[in-house]
This record gives sequence, structure tokens and C-alpha cells, in this order.
Amino acid sequence: MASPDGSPTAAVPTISVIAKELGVSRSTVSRAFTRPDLLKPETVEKVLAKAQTLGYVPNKVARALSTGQNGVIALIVPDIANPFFPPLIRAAQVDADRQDFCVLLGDSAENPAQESRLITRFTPQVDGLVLAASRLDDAALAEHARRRPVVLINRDVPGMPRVLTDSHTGFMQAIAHLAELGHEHLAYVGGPPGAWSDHQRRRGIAAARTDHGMTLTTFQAEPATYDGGKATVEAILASGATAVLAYDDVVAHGVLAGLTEHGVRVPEDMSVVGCDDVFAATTYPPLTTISLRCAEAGEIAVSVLLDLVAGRSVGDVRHSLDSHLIVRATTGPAPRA
Amino acid sequence: MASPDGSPTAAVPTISVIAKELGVSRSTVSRAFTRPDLLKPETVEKVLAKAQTLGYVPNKVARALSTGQNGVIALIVPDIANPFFPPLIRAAQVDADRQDFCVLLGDSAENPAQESRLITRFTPQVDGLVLAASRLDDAALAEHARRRPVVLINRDVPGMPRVLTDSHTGFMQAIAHLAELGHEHLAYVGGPPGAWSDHQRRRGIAAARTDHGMTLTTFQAEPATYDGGKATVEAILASGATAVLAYDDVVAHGVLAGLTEHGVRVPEDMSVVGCDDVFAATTYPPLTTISLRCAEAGEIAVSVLLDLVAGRSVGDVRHSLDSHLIVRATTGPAPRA
DNA sequence: CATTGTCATGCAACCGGTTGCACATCAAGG
DNA sequence: CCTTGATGTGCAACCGGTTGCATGACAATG
Repeated sequence: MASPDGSPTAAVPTISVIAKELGVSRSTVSRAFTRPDLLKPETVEKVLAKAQTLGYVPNKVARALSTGQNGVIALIVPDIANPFFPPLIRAAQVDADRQDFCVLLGDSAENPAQESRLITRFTPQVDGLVLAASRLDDAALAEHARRRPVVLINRDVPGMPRVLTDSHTGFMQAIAHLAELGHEHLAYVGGPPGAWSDHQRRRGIAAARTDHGMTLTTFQAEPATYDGGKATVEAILASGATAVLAYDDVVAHGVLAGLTEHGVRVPEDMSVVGCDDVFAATTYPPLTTISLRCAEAGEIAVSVLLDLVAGRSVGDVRHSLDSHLIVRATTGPAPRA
Repeated sequence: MASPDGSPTAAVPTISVIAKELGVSRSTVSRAFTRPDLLKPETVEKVLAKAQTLGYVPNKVARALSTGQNGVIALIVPDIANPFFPPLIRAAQVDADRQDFCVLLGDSAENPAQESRLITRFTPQVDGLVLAASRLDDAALAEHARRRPVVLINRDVPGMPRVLTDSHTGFMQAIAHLAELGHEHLAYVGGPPGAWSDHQRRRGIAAARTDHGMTLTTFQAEPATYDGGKATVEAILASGATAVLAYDDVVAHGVLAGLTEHGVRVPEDMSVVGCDDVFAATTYPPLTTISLRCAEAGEIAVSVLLDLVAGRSVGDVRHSLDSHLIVRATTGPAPRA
């Protein structure tokens, strides 16, 4: 019974309780969970049934102490509230859960020092870590990876397992799409300077637009948010661009807002393409954007990590997830100049 | 030394090693870290020095097993990707971290069975739990709370500590705002049937609109998502309402999309009000919405929980966080009929 | 019928700490 | 000089599991 102040008084059941109730030894109960093949099937069933009714669940901490396996992994992201990450986090959690692992979540606030601190704090109590869009330098990453298996998301460090959401195909398609609509002058509104994803986008766009003989002007959303995107609009209009490629959907929405404030209609006067596809299903107007399989990235990263933890994996892992353009309502024919 | 494949192999020193090297008992070493006041100062110094040279660090897992203090709390939400939760999750994580606690994250997929499973699984390895928008019934919640301190968010169970983002004030303001604009017939597009937040909104709206002598028709977004919201539009138009109050911002965006598809202009022909204020800073068009202090809810829940864990808290905790209307671009004067 | 092997289970040690209690030492008080 | 109390350490049990080894029961084999 709970005491009036809500502090718990009921004990969490342990193997000892089950063992006593059933008149078997603790080892038997333990084995019912870890090595059921060693027991008579009916014994296993008996134990599991009892565990069920008592609400017993093996204590990972205790297990960790004797086996050295914690059954916990850490996931560290730069900003939980950035809409790119929640689907990734969810997928990671669900996938880990499926393999009986728990997820410790950390938010580094885009801050390398904070990220390093979290990793150090988590390391002793986890079997491995997934670092999404890490802001640490290669050396620091390698150092942390010496203590526990580490899988990177959207960070390409040779020799470390990594999963990349590759925007290249998507941007190629986007630029082809815009070329077809008659656009000749593009603008790219870039994101965080150091980020792998921004590098990758710049390179991809630069390469693709030359294929179509288009002009490209590059801007920087500072910071890479709604407001940052909005602030670039004046410069974009001055550049004469008729189509904007944004670092991500958040920046794209900022650009949309800025354009509207300036009386520029989308898509009649200006086309806008986002990246990530994180808002499509939840906001209006439907944004033409590049879909980046971010949930899948989380899932794969966890799979790779758990393979590593179990000693199953081999070789240099570099998963590249391709992307594709999704045309919705924010792109249209280039305006007649 | 790390083995060639990068897996960590270095042996970690333990109290036993230090004890043997120093010719003292393990208890003495332990006490040098936990209760140095019980030891002769020079003994403490000797132990710490040895620990230093050996690179010893107390094993948290082992400590957790004997003390029952894990330094970990669990946070379970119905859907990590629902934009209401990420700010809450982040705030919770940051606040926990500040007090040296880690956060285990769980996603119940809006499923009571899954939620119960996660709680049971987490319970042995955490010091307490925060359950956001729990889908469990009161009895099940009470049962779980018997094992570990539990703090609820947006679930009002007397006797259990709870933090509520109260939409009442916000909806009062919204309805007053709409009344002032000349609206006489409202529509409410409701959310998940069992949810506390939906109940609360229905009651608040029903009360407020009678104060202004307005008509109210209620609809149900099934499911409570963008698509669900969009699907209600036809019925809303048939009802003759000139203003829509939505369960949350996601549903509101769905309604916006549906209205546009039907050629209904916002706000000229129809006003729309969201709830949660999770998109305002990241999407366009700026939605008139009700701001619920969701990040604060996460922060407060963690504070209360950690107070409880430390035995600091007393009494019946019921934190109600008020809300307010933020007028942006989706509400306007009622159209002349 | 004795022997051997297999199977299911129990015993007890162990993982790395914490902690109640007992014990030894020593100085102060009677 | 004996008692008392304080002080500093050690012993051993405990947290909740896991696991190598031993044991007992029983069936198959010679």
C-alpha cells in the first residue's frame, strides 16, 4: 500500500521471491530467463507464469554486475526539439526495446563540451552509444570509442561505424525538378557551418546545378532556425533567385514566412524546397521537400550498435541512406521575368 | 589496452585491488569515498592517492545494486514524435542532468499495454518515473506508484503528484477573442477520447462559449492527427461554424489543409485556433494558438520527482500551469453571413 | 543387475560495492 | 587500576542476479 505522501512501500519482486513461492532454487528461476533450454519445459512455464502474476522483471542492474552487460545504450543528439530528431529517437528506442535494451537519452545543446560530458557520464553504465550529428572532433570521437562501441549518425569518420542520411539524390532530383519548371537562378540557404549535413548539401547542390547550367547563390541561416531562415529573405530577393533550397524544413518555413511578409507569393513568384520531410504530415502548407529516412537511420544505428555489442559485427560499416524529392505545394513554374 | 578491432579490454581497478595493495580491508577503501569522516585523515589520503595512481573510479552499477540508488529516472511518453513532447523531454533531460541524474526514455505508442510493459521493465533500474499523458487507468497507475515514486504529467489522479498544462485560461481567452471578432458559431475538433487534455478542453470550451452565448458543435479527429483533422473539414463546413478550435496544433494544421482544399480562405472565411504552441516558431503560416508551458511541465515534473526520490517532498502535489492565447494570423473577423 | 550417461536442479561463489555490528586501542574519569 | 567512551578498522552479510560444479533420479546399455 502506498503511504500518504506517495512514497513507495511495495517491494519490486526478485528471483528470490519467485523461488520461495515456487519452492525452487534461485538458480532455477534465473535459468528460466537466461537458459530455459537447461530446464524442464514445464518448470520454465511455471516460473514464467509466476513471474507474470507477480510482475517480475529481471533487474538489469544486478545482471549487469555479474555479466558486465548493462542492457542499456545511450543516444545523444544535439537538440531533442529539432524536428529532425524525434522520429529518429523514437525509432531507436523502439528498435532497442525490441532487442531488450533500454535507451538513455542525452541532449548536448549543440555543445561539444556538454556532449563530451554526457558521454563520459553515460559510458560506465551503457553497453554502447549512438551519437547523432556529433559536434566533437574526430580525435575526441575515437577516444570515446575506445571505451565502448560507438555508432555515428550523420558524421562520416572513416574507421568508425556510421549511418548517413544522404541528401545527394534528393537534391539532384530537386534541381532537375526546378530546371524542368524553368528556373535558372537558385539560392541555397545553408545551415550550421561545421555540420556534415550542411557540407554534403552544399557539395551536392553545387554539382547538380552545373549539370543544368543554373546560377547558384549561397546564403547562411544564422542561426539555422526559423528566424535565421526568415532573416535571409531580403538578400535572397536581391539575388534574383526564383527558387530557394533550404538547409532543412525549419529554415524553409522561415523563408516562407519572410517571403510572405515581403508580399512574395509561393509558389507563383518563388519556389521553396525544404529538406528532411519532418513537417509534411503535420503542417500546412504542404512543403515540397527532400525525404531523408531519418527514422530508418536511428533504427539502423541501433541495429549496428547492438551487433557490435554482441560481437556479431565485422568490418567497416558505412550505411548511406538515399533520399528522394517529394513534390508538394511550394514549387511551381519559374515566373516570367 | 584496446584490442585491434577497437573493442575495449582494459581491466578496471576495483576496491579489492586497492585494498590488497594497501593491506587494508575493502570496507576501508569504500569508506574513503563514501564516509571519509569515519576514517583517520591519513588513511583517507593514502587510499585516495592509491586510487589516483591506479585510475580507480567507483563502479556506479555496483553501488546502485547495494544502495538502491541508481541515479536514473524514466520518462515515458505516448509518442516521442508528437511535437508536444520533444520540448518537454528536453527540459526533463536537462533538468535531470543538472541534478546528476540520467533519463531513460520510453515510447508507449499510445498503447496502455506497452506503457505498462515499459514501466515494469524500467522500474528495477530507476529511482522514479515521470509518466506523460499516461493512457493507464487510475488503478494501474496506483499499482506502479507503489513500487517507485511516480509523477504524472497531464493526468489528474488525486493522491498522486501531477503536473498539468491547463488549457482553460487559454481557451477562455480564445473564445473571448472570437466573440469580439463577431463569431457566433464555434466548432471544436476533439482529440484522443480517453485523454485528460481532451476532457479538459471540452469542458473549458463548453463553459466559456455559454458565457458568450455562442453555439458549439463538436467533432472528433479520428485519429487525432493532421489527416484526422483534415477529414473533419466537410462536417465542419456543413455545421455553419465560422471558427474552429482544434485539439492541438497538428490537428489545426490538418484543418487548415482541408479548408484550403475546399477553397475556404483563412482567416477571411474561417478562423482557426490551435493549441500547444509547438509550431509557432518553426512553421508558416503563423497559427493563432494557445500556449501551454509544456517544457516547464517537464522541468517541474522532474524537480518534484527528484524531491520525492530524495525524500524531500511532502503533501499532495498538483501543479497547474496556466496558458494563454497567442493571436497570430489564422483568426479574423467573422464573415458576413 | 551393475554401470554409464543424460537431464534437471541445487549449492555456493562471485560481480563490486555498502553497511551494521563487533572488536581493539587508547585517553580520560572515578 | 579499573571503567567508560570515543575512535578507527575489520568482518561478514547483503543488494539481485549468473554460473561452474556437484548431486540425484532415471533410462539406456552391456
